[in-house]
Amino acid sequence: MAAQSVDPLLGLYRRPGFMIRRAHQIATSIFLEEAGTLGVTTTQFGLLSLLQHRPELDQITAARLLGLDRSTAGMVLNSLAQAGLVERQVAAGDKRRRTVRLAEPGRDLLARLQEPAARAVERLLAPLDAAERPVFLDMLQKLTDGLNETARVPLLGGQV
Amino acid sequence: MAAQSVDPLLGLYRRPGFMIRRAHQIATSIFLEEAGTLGVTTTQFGLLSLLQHRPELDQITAARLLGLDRSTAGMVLNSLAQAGLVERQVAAGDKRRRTVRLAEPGRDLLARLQEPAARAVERLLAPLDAAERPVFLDMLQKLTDGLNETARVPLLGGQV
DNA sequence: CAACAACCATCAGACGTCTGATGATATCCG
DNA sequence: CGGATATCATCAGACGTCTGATGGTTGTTG
Repeated sequence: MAAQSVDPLLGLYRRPGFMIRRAHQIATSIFLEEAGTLGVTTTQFGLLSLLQHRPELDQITAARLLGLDRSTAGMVLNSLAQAGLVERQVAAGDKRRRTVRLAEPGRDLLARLQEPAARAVERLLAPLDAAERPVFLDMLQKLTDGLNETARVPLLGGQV
Repeated sequence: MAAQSVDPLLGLYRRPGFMIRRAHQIATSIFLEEAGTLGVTTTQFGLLSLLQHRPELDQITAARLLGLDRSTAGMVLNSLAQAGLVERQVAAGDKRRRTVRLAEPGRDLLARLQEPAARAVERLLAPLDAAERPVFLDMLQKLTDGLNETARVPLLGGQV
């Protein structure tokens, strides 16, 4: 009979949480590589992309649309503002809110990020063949959608 | 004709990197919830589990087996040591290395974590039906394995 | 043997992430 | 109108994550 070389570590490696963490780690580093000298992180890219589709958001709404914490969104937007990529101002009529919108440099940067972002997606999905990709993405979406309410920071969804 | 309500945000939400980040966020929070008062994070759990299967590791090897950065592993192991869950000592014969192994409290904690960890996995995969789960996990593994060398911190694998 | 290269642990610095607290503002309702 | 409640932004603190730098140790090699 074959040498029973079942490595007990495989049980750990096969844990979904472990693999998801690993996939996340790889995905962010691929994006960082592709973005290269542009020096943009995945979170910053997400925020910039969001503002492209939803100009004039307050920070809280932006956070909820991306599934980010209020503090996290505030911190990242702060650094984006310091870099001149977004502009913030107190909302007219509600002094609690700070309205955020893309500044011109942010719009330019976003345009230059389209190619790298597409390459990052391509590299990330490279191990899966063409038939598997939509299946994988569907399952991933099913999983995240199904657990949306479970998360402390549920996604707001398409509506605003 | 149907109202063409294609939300441009869906392009963002459909990005694999976005969904993976979301899945990771949900997975860690589910684990945290299930671990409850035991106060253990996924990374800590990973290190403790690793030490169960591989007693007597140095920090660098432990890091490589989990795909962690040397600094990260050192920091987490430091907090585990302060909590009395692991013991560290300078390796005999090589003063550069610090040997790590499970302390008795760590072993106990790990035992008490088995149930919560199993529940966390169950909750995480709940949105997928029984037939989909192995498919999803296989694809996830295929993706992470295929990109292992790409990652700045490649997994060492089962050997060692 | 002595210089150099490789390796380990740790620290400093940066970013993302979350919770909980605080202060300012709005809104609701008695 | 005015106090209780909601909400927003921000700060403090904690953890994980990475890179790059530093110091100590080992091993190799001229």
